[in-house]
Amino acid sequence: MSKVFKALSDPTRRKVLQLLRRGPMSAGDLAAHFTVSKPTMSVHFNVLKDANLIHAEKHGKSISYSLKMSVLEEALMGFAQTFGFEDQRDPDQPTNSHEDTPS
Amino acid sequence: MSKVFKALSDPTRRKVLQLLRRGPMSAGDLAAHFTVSKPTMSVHFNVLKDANLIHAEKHGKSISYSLKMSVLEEALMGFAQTFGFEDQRDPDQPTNSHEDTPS
DNA sequence: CTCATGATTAGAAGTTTAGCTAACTATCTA
DNA sequence: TAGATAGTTAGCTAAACTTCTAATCATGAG
Repeated sequence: MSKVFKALSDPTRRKVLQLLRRGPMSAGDLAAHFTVSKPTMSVHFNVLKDANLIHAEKHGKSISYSLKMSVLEEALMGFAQTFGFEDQRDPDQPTNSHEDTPS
Repeated sequence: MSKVFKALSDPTRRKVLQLLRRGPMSAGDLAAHFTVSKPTMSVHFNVLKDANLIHAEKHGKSISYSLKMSVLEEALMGFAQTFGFEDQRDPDQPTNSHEDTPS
């Protein structure tokens, strides 16, 4: 639990998760979206992996990272539900809030 | 956003929020639930205050802290919804999660 | 085998965090 | 006014976090 929230406390790591919503991506392709060095990205990937939020699979000489939706959902929603939060969305009004504004 | 998740990444602070679900509590009463020193708790309160998750109100010589539900809900659910998580509960089995927890 | 590519490891610098004790401020009460 | 109570501030330490460069490992191509 602490690991998940700590992982989510960094804007870079949150953006990585957002990018992985569309499907698996290689470390290099992910890193291309950021200005930090590749070793730094590697560390971020490990933090996410350590929190069990992403899965790594080696394909040839690159690594494919994929989002573990269920883990993220369980951690986030599980905690949220202890506070009684419910999903408030109108089913007729699909969301398009696809951008996380890091601060 | 980062501040909220950072605040939530510490077990002590998460427990403080859980304790505040039932209603406002003084710094001392909150601190009584933990083994760490009062100055340390004071720091934790400040982190939560800085993340806008709690509100402080001075009453006489003690301080009453209260949970800012809406801020927590917006941060948590707002982020969750960018991943398309929905409320998984069975509509025929309503929860009592919005009721006041009797103490 | 050798080279280029994708990614990690190692080591270092600077920052942040969590915790402590001691000392301080503010408020109530006798 | 003096003492007790509630919290905070100051100063410190140890550990963890973030980021970098340089070096290394692993793989596929020629």
